[in-house]
Amino acid sequence: MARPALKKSAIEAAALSLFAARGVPDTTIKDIALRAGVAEGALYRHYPGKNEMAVALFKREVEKFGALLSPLLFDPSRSLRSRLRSSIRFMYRYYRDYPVEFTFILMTQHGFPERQILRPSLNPNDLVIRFVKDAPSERSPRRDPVLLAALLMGAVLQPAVMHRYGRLKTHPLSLADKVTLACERLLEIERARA
Amino acid sequence: MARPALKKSAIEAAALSLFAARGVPDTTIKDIALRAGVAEGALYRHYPGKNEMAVALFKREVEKFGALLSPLLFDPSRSLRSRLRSSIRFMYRYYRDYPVEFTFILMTQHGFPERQILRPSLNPNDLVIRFVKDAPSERSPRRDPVLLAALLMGAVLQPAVMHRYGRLKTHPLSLADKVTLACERLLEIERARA
DNA sequence: TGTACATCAGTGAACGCGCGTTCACTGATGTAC
DNA sequence: TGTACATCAGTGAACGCGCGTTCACTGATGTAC
Repeated sequence: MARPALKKSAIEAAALSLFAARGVPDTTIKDIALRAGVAEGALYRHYPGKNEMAVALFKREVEKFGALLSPLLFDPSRSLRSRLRSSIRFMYRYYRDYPVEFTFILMTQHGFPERQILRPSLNPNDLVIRFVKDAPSERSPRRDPVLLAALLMGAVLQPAVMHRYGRLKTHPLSLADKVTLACERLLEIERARA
Repeated sequence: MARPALKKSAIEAAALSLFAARGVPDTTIKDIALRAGVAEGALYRHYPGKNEMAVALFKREVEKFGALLSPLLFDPSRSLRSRLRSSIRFMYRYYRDYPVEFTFILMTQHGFPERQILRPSLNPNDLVIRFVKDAPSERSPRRDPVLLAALLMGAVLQPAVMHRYGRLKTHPLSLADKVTLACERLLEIERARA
């Protein structure tokens, strides 16, 4: 190797924050280079193009998130309730500590074909579906685990979205116990009906 | 008036469907004109530009949706449960019957500053918050109505999102009763804790 | 009713800006010997 | 250790394509009288 890639992470960090704030199509190479303190051509030493970089960052960030979430959801030594609770706390802590990364994941969710890009074992959607499938139910197996996963995901993520847009004033992390309670009640639905 | 605006609605319909499918930034004037069967300049007879048209369509579509949702949420002659149920059924029916409009609303939610664009009396987020505030609770008033509204919105919308991306195979409309049950349980949270 | 005129939705070629990308070049670092 | 060379991250000017927008024009419709 001739030279260490000193600017690569600066470029990635700049791109990530701009993508999170404005979305990929409204972010220009010029913006990224300016924020990273780098020439416009530098990006092409590391990625074939802007979109390829966006996809790579999406994959990296979501899989990083999934890799941290997975052991919390599936720790065999802990109860369902305990795993649920710490998973939710983890997500909101992540939102607090890495708002750029979290927002980027949230926003680009609609922009990329996640299932083609992400390994299922690290894709949060797949992880939650698996969690729900494993979760004990009076009916076994559950009627529609994907629906239940959607209810959980929606209930957990929407407060973060609403906080992000200034509607919810309290930080979700302070509300994690309430959300956990809500999710427990959702998990009970089929049991209650059985 | 010299001539009726024959092509205006064709332009709007073409724009709406392309915006819903690809997002506003990835849709070109050329695409819109082509699909509408119209010259590229025609758009500028009705809107000052592409972005202004996108904002106008967003406002029109979300407020149309809100205008239909509002009387369902607040019909004084019906119980909370009944209003919740028909509101959820309405949303999923809208998703089934107007998938383009519904998807456009969902996708551009993150792209526009809704609170500056929409009248609160027709903004679905505001409507649901008001619904939650009005809903009876053992604690009156509720501790955090916005959180509860977020939980409800997330739980209702996420199944539609998951259906749209092919994860949830069953159409949400068939699952409306289950989702209603889930939302009722969410509404009970504070009561259960009190 | 007929005629002259005004209006304006729609056309489509042209424009020019901004964008992503290219490329010849630099020079610091790593390697060979 | 010193010297010659190879590598490649980073530069920044240049390019050219595609985009949103403009504009002179058309012609159908509505209005005035």
